Amino acid sequence: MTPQDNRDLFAIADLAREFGISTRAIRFYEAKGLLAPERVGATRVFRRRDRARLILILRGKRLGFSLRDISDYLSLYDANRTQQVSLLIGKVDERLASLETQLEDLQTTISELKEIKKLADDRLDKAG
Amino acid sequence: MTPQDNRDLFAIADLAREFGISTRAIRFYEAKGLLAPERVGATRVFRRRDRARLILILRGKRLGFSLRDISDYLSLYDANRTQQVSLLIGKVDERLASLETQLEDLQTTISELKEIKKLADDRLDKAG
DNA sequence: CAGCCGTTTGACGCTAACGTCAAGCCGTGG
DNA sequence: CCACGGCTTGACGTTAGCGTCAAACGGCTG
Repeated sequence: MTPQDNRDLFAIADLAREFGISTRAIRFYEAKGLLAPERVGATRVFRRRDRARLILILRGKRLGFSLRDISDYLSLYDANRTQQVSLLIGKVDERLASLETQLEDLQTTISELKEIKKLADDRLDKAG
Repeated sequence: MTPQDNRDLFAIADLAREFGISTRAIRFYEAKGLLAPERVGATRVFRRRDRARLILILRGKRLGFSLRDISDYLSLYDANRTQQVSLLIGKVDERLASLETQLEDLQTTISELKEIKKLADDRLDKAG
């Protein structure tokens, strides 16, 4: 069992294993300011909050965003506790717009692929 | 007026301008086999078909795919006229699965952002 | 005490997707 | 004729996002 038996503390390798990424990647995200685990001596110790951020990071990556974009995105969560609320709203609107474009692109692509598949399936049937 | 007055032939700069990309990028896509314009002498001449492929390429990029992925994707369209139909079906299924995952990611993200925005808006109201 | 793991910080390497010259060819207008 | 804009290939530069050592430290375990 790792650091503690309760699930509040994680070693870097725990998270790497859990999410199928490298420890190098995690350190890289920290270097880019996307994560800020605590330290015990020099060793990184991750809490649930860090783990939650990592999940957001990975989802952002699956969506094709750069780490820089993801960094901004994460700051939206943090910023909600700060003063710059109206600035935040602008950022969120921008991002929503681009995501909705992406959503349309995606839906178009998916239906095109389904169409292609249908054509292909038909040809298979004819061939027997 | 460029090459011809009817809209079947395009110069590289025409397409670059139309889609807001560089001519360098277009040449790069050709080098990677994503485009195969005709030549008149050494000069590239693009037809509607090439332009259609370029549109697909750019949509693929907006969706965060690599040129390599996009190349495979384009081959799905071409392959539909070939023999390897069942192999094609497998490819399409794979891609559909990953796109649908991406769609879910996207919907989750969008609703989270809307939630953040609502919180932020509320705070603005209170502040007056 | 000696290994051995897991961890750390550099530092260099690598691929993708172009940007950015450079040097040269071609056709047209003044 | 010659400048000029647009086209070509070639080569090198650049950024992002890690991979891959290397060298060193700290803590458990036999």
